[in-house]
Amino acid sequence: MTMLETMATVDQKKSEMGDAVLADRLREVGLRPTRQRMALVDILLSQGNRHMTAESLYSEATSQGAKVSLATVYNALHTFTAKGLLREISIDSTQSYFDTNTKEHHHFYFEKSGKLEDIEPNHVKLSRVPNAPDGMSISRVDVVIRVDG
Amino acid sequence: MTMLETMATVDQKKSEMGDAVLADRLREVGLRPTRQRMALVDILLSQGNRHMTAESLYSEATSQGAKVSLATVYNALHTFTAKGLLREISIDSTQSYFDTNTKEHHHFYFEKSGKLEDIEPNHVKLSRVPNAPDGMSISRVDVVIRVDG
DNA sequence: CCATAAGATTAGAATAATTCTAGACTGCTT
DNA sequence: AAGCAGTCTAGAATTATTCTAATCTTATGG
Repeated sequence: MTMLETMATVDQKKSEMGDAVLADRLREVGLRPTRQRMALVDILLSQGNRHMTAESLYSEATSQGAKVSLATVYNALHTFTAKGLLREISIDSTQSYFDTNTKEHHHFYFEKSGKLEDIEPNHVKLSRVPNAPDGMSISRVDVVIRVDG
Repeated sequence: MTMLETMATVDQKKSEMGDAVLADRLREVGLRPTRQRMALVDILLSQGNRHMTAESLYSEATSQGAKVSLATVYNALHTFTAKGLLREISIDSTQSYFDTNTKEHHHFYFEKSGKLEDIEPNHVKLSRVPNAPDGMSISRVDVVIRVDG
């Protein structure tokens, strides 16, 4: 084993939140804290609010040494979303984005770069919202402000 | 040729707007009024506001006798959008929707059926909108109200 | 502790929407 | 009528995502 290989193996970033906290977060929503979920949830929840795609999460995870398959990343993103740990955003019909901020808020979408940015909740106000038709109810209101260069 | 085949061949709906009007609409934006564009633009613009996908436009066109390929439908949807005849809406990461209403307005999205419905412009009011960052400008503000059953 | 079952992971195949390619065709100008 | 730029098209290619079925792991109960 070369020096570089040794370092790469050892260089797995330790969670800033503490593994116990992350494991509990998973157990709270009824999910087993497996090795790969821990790695993913650490990336997703140990830093500020983020907007990730399956690809971006997968490459970040593998590049810091986690051994996880792309299929698992998709599985995890969907189960985390179902359990309320993430929120899915449809902005670009070519890719799904997942937002680690599950509180009510809105977005800037930079058309050129494809990046998303949170808008402070108090910077957007909807003073008038229609009622949902007949027996239906509003599950969510999304405001996307598209900006170009 | 059977009676049914004859009827199907003859049964090509004539434009409610008049072909000349549609052809001019295309010429105005710098597009040649070809046979297939005429058929598509007729479906898109001769009725009220609609929300179409490539598939739905393709099947409507072919079912009323127009001879168009799916590739052409995609081409047309994109060029029409670029020329301002349509507006693309990203709501569902699995499919793109194209809206024949290019005026400022917003949408209900029915999660169960995948259908879109316009919201009267005066039924939504944004009383507060943030400024675009630095040298950027806002190109569009989209409000999507998701409703379930 | 260890067997075990329910829950997870995975490689690779499969699917679905969309885009690309390159050759054939057609509307418009001269 | 001829020619060219602009269009159309079948089919291959691409991309994101989902599925499959076999292999592992985690939490549990004895």
